[in-house]
Order: sequence, then C-alpha cells, then structure tokens
Amino acid sequence: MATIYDVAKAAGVSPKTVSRVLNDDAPVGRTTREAVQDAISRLGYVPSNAARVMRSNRSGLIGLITGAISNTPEAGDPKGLPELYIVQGVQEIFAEEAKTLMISDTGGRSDRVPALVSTFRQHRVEGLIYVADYHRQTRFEVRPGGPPVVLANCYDTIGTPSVLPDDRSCQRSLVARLIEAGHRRIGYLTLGNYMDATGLRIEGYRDAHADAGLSVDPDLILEAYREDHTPMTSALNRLLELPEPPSVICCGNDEMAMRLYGLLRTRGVEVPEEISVAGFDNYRAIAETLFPPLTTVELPYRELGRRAARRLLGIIAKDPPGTDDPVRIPGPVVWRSSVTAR
Amino acid sequence: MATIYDVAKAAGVSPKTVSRVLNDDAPVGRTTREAVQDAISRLGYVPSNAARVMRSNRSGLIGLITGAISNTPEAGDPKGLPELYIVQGVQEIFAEEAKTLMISDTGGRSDRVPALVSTFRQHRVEGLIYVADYHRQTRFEVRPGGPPVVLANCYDTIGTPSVLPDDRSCQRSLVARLIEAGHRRIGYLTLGNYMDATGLRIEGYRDAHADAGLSVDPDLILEAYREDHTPMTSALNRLLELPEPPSVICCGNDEMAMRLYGLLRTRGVEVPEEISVAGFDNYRAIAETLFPPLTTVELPYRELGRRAARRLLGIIAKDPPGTDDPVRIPGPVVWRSSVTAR
DNA sequence: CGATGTACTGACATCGGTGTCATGACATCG
DNA sequence: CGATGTCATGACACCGATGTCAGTACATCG
Repeated sequence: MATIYDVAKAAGVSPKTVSRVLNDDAPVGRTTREAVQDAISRLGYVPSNAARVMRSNRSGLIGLITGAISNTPEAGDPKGLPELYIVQGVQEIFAEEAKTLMISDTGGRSDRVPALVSTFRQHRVEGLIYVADYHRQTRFEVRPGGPPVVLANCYDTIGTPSVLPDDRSCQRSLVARLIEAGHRRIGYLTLGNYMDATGLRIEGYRDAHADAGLSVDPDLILEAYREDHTPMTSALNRLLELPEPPSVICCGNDEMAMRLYGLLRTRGVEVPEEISVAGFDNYRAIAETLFPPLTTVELPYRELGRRAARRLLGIIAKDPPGTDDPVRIPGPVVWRSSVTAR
Repeated sequence: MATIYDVAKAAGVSPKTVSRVLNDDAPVGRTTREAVQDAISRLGYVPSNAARVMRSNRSGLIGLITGAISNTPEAGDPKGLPELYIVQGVQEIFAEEAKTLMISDTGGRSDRVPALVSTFRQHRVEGLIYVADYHRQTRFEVRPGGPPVVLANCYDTIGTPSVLPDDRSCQRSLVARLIEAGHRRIGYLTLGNYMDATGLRIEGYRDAHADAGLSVDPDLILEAYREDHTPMTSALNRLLELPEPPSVICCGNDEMAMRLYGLLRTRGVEVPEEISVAGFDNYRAIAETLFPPLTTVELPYRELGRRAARRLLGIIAKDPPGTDDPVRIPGPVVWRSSVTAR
C-alpha cells in the first residue's frame, strides 16, 4: 500500500506538500499540485486515516448504538422499523458532514453496551448517539471524559441531551381531526400501559377533548395490546356493548387497526359506514394497502434522527447548549378513508 | 486522554509491558499484571485504535455498503427490509469475531459508491460487503489492491464471490407442498418480469410441476405487480374466467396476497374454502395478522448475511476459495391456514 | 531602494501504540 | 556443573500522517 512518502518521491516534492494537496489547507503551486495529483492516482494512493487521527486527533467518526438491526427478531416483524428510520435520519446528516458512522448493535442485550462504547472510544469517535427501540426511559452510562452523547427515542434522569417523538401532540392532532369531523364518542384501544407512549397519547386524547370543550368518558379507553392480539376481541365487545357505543375507534398502532377491520367485519359492522377506524404509526405497508385505506398519524422518526444528529454536531462544535431539552418532534395526521364525517 | 505511557508510569513498568497486558500476547507476571490493570482503570485509559493500526496494520474494521437505510423512502414501506435482515446477519457474525462494522449508505445513489469505498479504504477496512436491495445483477468496481469484497443479494459477471437467495428452490418447495395438498390448478400472480427473482421463481414453479409429473398451463401465470396494485384486478379476472380456474393462487409477495384477500372477498369468494392463497416472503406483520393467516415461504435473508460475512472472513484468512459460487441459500415454507387440502 | 507581505516549499518532531531484539533470573537437563 | 530453555521485562525503532517553524522567491509599498 502506497504511503505519502511514495507519492512525494514520485512527484518530486516533500511529504508535507502532498499533505497540503490532500487537505487543501495551504497554497500549492499549480504545476506542483498537478504533479502530486498525478502521482496519487498513478500509485492508487489512499491516505491512512489512522495516521491522520494520531497527529490531528480528529477521527471523523460518529458512533451509533442501536438494537435496530437485531431487534427485528423474525422476518417481516416491523418492531425494529422506528429505530431504522432514526438511523436513516442520522446517517443522512452525517453523510452531508463527511463524518463516517460506525454502527454497533446490542443484539438486544443491553449488557453489551459498555463493550460497544469501549470499542467506539478506541476508535476515538467524536460523539455517540444512542437509539432506543421505543420511546422509553433509559440509563446510558458514559464515563466522564468520554465523547458527548445524544439520546434518540429515549431519555434519562440526569439531563443527557435527548430527542423524542411527541406522542402526545400526535394523538392530540388525530383526535382533534376526528372531533372536527363530527365524532363525539371516540373509542381508544391503547398499547400496553407499561409504555411511556401510552400515557402520553392518552394525555393527547384528553387534550383534544379539552380543547373542544368535551368531557372524556373513561369507559371508552381500554388497554388492548398483546403480541398475539387476543385482548382486542373482549375490548371491542365492551366498546360495542356500551349504552352509547363509539362512532370511531382509535388504535395504538396500525396492526391493531388491521386486526380491528377483521373483527368488525366478522360482526357484520361496516368500516367506515358504521364505525370509523384510526391507527397510529402510518405503517404504510398496512395503512395504504388496507381497504379502506387507514387514517393514522405518523411519528416522524427520520426527522427525529436528523435532529439528534444535528444536536450532536452542535455539541461537538461547542455551540451554546439550547434550553430545549428534551426536544420533542411532532408528526402529521394522514387522513384516509377509514374515517367518515358525522 | 491517558496514553499507554501514562499507564506505564503509573504502574511503574514499561509501555511495552502495558501493551502485553492489553493484548495478552506474552507472559506477564501476576503482580505486574495487576498493577497495570489497576492503573488502567484508575486512569480510565482506552487504547487508541489508530496507533495500533499504524504499527500492526490490522484495523479490525469491515465495511458494508447498503441502501437499506435510505431505501425505505417512506415510513412503513417494507422495501428495505431484506437488506436490513442481511445487515443483521452480517453484524451478528462480525460481533462474534470482534470486528467492527462500518456501515455506509448509498442514499439510493449508486454514484456515491466510489466515495464510500474510498472512505473505507482510508480506514483500512479488512474487507467489504456490498448488499443490494433486491436480487439483481450489479457491477461493483473495486480497484486492484483494494480489500476483498463479497456481494450479498447480488452478483456480477466477473466472478466476485457472492451469496444469493435461492428464489427458485423456495418457489419450488412451496408449489410442491401445494401439489402434495392435492392442488392441481395453481395460479401464479408474479412480480415484475424485469426482476431476476421472477424468472427464477417461475423456474421453481415449473420444477415442482415436473417433479410431480404435471404439465404447466401457461395461462395460470400472470405478471400482476405494480406499486399501486392496479394490475391485480384484471389478472384475477382472467384467472377466474378460465374454463378450469385455479384452486389456489400464489402471489409474488405477501402484500399482493393481502390485496388478493380483499379482491376475492369483494367477489364473494371465500378464502381458503373456495380458493386458497399463498404468498412469498413471510412478511410476518402481514402473514401472521391476516385472517386466515397466510401460507408463504421465507427467503432467509439473515442467514444470507451470515453466510456472506463468513465468506468474507474466510477470504481474509486466505482459506482456499470454495468452488461454490455463487452460494444460494434456500428457505422454508411456512404453512398456515390460507391453503386447504383438496 | 529597503522594508514588508505573500505564495510556496521543505526539514523535523511528534502522535501512541507494537515489532524486534536484548537482557537477567531461574529452572531443567544431560 | 555448564549448557540450554523459559519467563518476565525493557530499550528502541518505526508505522504514516500533520503541526510548527523556517526559508526562498517574488511582488508591493512608502
């Protein structure tokens, strides 16, 4: 493998001059520059980042820790997608900034994290992004003296900068649109109560009611999530048996909505004529393909990744830290024909 | 940031001895070792990979190029998933081997590839894996003198080692199972003819018929794929209007099958009682959640990634090159209730 | 015309590890 | 008992870039 010395010799200049051509950080004569460039391409020279890092201490590397890659334990399971979109947004920003992203996967085992951080530190990453699989609290230990960290899709209690999806405002926007469309009895089959998102979204559901001067009937809100979808049947029964059943049912995610279509049709209930349905996530493979297409709301994960990346760049460049912590990213309602006006 | 000299001084030994403790590559006295380890943790010392690479020339890095991250242009679009599973398999193997994976994304623009390769070469990656978004031919230029390359989910015409999904045997297994279940008229709504996979799968469909001594009715095979799903309606009409309509319909992917459920029900055709349906991909969010759950076949993308990674490790270690090129990975039929016996 | 500034270039030290070689202290062997 | 081998350790050079400093040639200014 050719070195800068080989290039220098071939071009008849000093190594330092080659370095100047490579980095364009000092004036170089026209003919000299061309001779150097010629030698570089003739020799197929590629500079060694390792040597550069040693002297200059800027690695150009950013570390990212995620379970995105292995958190999709089986083919076709969409669980890992949010993380994936976040990674995508992060990648997008760093590609622009000519930083290289090193991605490490926890393999679903958080006890591996310290080892991954240590590897990143060996590579002298300039910063670290930790991406969680779903909106949650976390504890991400970084020793003092380590690189700056930004949390994406999670937060901690010690003030580490973090960027989160705004579950509350998303649910609020969606329910506001339903109310606007004339709905007054809005059922809500939620995700598991153990999830932060569930509480936040119920807040959003309440916010929208409060904004419209409506009271909330707690009987309309039922936890109905499980991997195997079983709780949905009984939850749906309870909603339909209410003295005043809902005219629209919101679901904790689009898969639940897909399931709900089936359950309602089994009971001979037409969607959306008799009962409207709304989802959450805008999981397009489902939301667009279902008939009728599903009204839902999108968590802007890619944007979340972009913001996390910019945040980290700001910290690396020692921008004054904003007071806006955590950053919450709102997302758009996607209106399709699974909801009718009343 | 502490260096190996700081540690040496703190432990009262030479830097070389610290190095020996770190790499465990030569005997070190018990008390000396403990003194060094103590100094390391006291100082929070993390060795510099850059310095290590300079001297030893082993970077411990593997480069991976993919569009997985950005090939999912919109939320919930499953297009990028195969690549993702491949990356996952690759990651799994290299994590075991203590190699660090650098992932670069093409952002969908293949003209960026040379720049990405150049960045990887600057980091002195020991090898490179190129992952394609779907089974296809590709041309991946690496200059001579560059790191070894393995292609995953794609192949070229110049003999670069590659690992591919065995579309043909997958379709063959599926159709064989259908025949075993008593089906004799097997419709097939294929993906686009421009895709390599389509031709291979039709081969597999024929293979299964030939194995069973059945002839193939070409009228049963129709190209029916488009992003907007529109061609499916007319294709289905043509199948149903045949003098002897099919008793089961295979689809090019699980989304098409999901769509087909809807179209059949609109016509009052019961699935699976009147017509059975089979998919392709085992896209679980769909295949498991649909009612009835979908019989399909799984392309083993994660395994494909693992194999590609092991292949590359073999090449790096200069194992004798196997003659088995390209490697084709078969996958299992996943039998669910969307197909009945006849 | 001498002083000053700017463009261009090279010599040399240095970053933080590891490979090579040398050395001293013991243990083992014939 | 001397020869040989193994364990444990250190001295030193070196990997391939870049930061610092200095020097030359030429243009510009007062």
